[in-house]
Formats: sequence, structure tokens, C-alpha cells
Amino acid sequence: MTAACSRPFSQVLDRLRSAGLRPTRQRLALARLLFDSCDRHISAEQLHSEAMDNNIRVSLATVYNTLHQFTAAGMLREIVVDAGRSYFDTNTSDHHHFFFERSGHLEDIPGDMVSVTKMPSPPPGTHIRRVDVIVRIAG
Amino acid sequence: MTAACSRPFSQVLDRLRSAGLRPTRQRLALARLLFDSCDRHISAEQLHSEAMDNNIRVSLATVYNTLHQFTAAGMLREIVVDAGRSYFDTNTSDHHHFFFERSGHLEDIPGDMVSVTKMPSPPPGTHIRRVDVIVRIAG
DNA sequence: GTGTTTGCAAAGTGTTTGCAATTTA
DNA sequence: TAAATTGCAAACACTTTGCAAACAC
Repeated sequence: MTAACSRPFSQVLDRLRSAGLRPTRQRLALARLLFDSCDRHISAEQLHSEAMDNNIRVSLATVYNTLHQFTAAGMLREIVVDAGRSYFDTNTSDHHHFFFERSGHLEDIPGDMVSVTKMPSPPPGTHIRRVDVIVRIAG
Repeated sequence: MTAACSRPFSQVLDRLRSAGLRPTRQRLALARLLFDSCDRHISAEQLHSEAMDNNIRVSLATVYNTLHQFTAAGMLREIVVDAGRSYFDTNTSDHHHFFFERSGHLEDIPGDMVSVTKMPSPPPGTHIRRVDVIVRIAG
């Protein structure tokens, strides 16, 4: 039943602890939904209704809080492809995305499939936090 | 008075006509604000208040409509960096962006400063509409 | 005149917030 | 018990919509 790339329960617990987050019922249940399968790109509303489907009582506000807390803890990465909706990616390693405009669906592109060269340097005192590449697919 | 890279009035008119858009007072005034200087990254609210400052009477709804019509006509490009706010870029040539997270400010990166290699092909029947590279600057 | 465009205010969307009640350590 | 967390509903910011009045051709 456990998907090939699920994260062990203990690892999730450790991540929560080291982020100073108590392992509450809601956070554990959401973590299970998020990390029991691979490479999910999920919105808050989607995760909330998935929780409902699994009889996990959790409010939408808590889903938002939890997604942001997990993101701050490095367990998720936020992706913005489209004004007015955020997706959260369970794959936090270096990679990029196809965005299928027709369906709104996201798909990973491995980090080594893209190379960015000759980047101008950022102003002194600042640094590059991340480079997002979004390949927009139409049709 | 005219900035170095402004677009001639006649070109704007032709673009509007070929998109089937009547050159109304509002559209012409907004076009002037947008294209009289170079490489602007502007939100609907910003353009609306700029119009107010210049005594151009135009409603926010019309600013939104106009920005979308200009985008459909290829005169603008929409950029999404951040859920809940769209920017419109007056530079429609091939290029990418620095996004300064602290200030919310955008800056162009010339297209030839970035190279994307070995891209996986999109599914049959679809095509790549655009590749967006956003370099997120923190600090 | 005829069809397009506009402005307004209302509705819609996704997200955040304030605070009392609950839960955790 | 003290501090963190939750749920709810209300507030929010941005965007879109519906429709009558104004406008372009």
C-alpha cells in the first residue's frame, strides 16, 4: 500500500520536531496524505477535500497554515504558475516544471535537463534563492 | 519627452486595429502610459492609479479588460511570480526575470543570458508556448 | 443606427486573520 | 498549567461579471 517513494513516518516526525512543530493529529494526517506518494503538486483546496474524503476532520485554514509551515520547514516547495492559485510540490529537490495550461496540471522536469548559463549576478547583499523554470505547454 | 524605446503612436494604432480593437480614448491613454517608456512591469492597480494621477478617467474594470486585450494582441506579456497578483510586461521579446522577493520588484534578464538544454519533448499534439525563467532574489 | 466599449457595483476566488475553545507537552 | 494549535467566520486582496448608458464607426 505504501508508495515507492513515501517518506518514513519517523522522518516526518523528525522534520516536524526540528521545525518546532508539534506532531498534532492534523499535521500528521496531512503529512501522510502529502508524503505517502511521490511528486505531488497539490493546492490547499485539493488537499482539504482529499482530507475530507479520508474522514480527516481539518479546517481549510489549518490546511493553509500547515502547508506554509511545511514549506518553511523545507518539506514542501511552493509553485506559482497562475495568478490566484498556489501549488505545493512534495519534491523539494532541484527540478523544474511543465505546466499544461489546458488542464492546469504540473509535471516535473529533472533538474539536470535544464541548464542556465551566464546568469547576471544579483546586487551585492542579495543572493539567488532559487531559479524557477516553467515550461508552458499549450494545445 | 518621448523615452528612448517608446513605440510610435501609429504602431500602437495598427496593433489595436489588427486585433479588432477600437482605438477608444481609454485604450489609447492606457497604451500611452504603458508604451511611452521601456520595459515596464506593472500591475492593474498600479496602471489604474497612474491613470488617475494623469487625469485619465478610466475604471479599474476597464484597466483589467484592456490589459488582457493587449496581452491577447501580443502587445503585453503576463508574468506570474506570486499568487494573487499579475504583472504585465511591456517587453514581449524573448527574455526572463529577476524577482526581488523583498520588494516585489521585477527586472529583465536578456534572453541570451539563459540557455535551456535537453528539454524533454511535450506530449504529441501539444507544443511549448513559452519558457519562463524566474530567478528569485532573497536578502 | 448598430454593434462595441465603458463604468459601476456586485459577485467571485483563493487566502489570511482574530479569537475563543481545544489540545499538547 | 502554560503554550501551541485549531476551527470558525469574518475580513481580505485581487479579479471578473452583468447590465444599462455612452461611444465609435
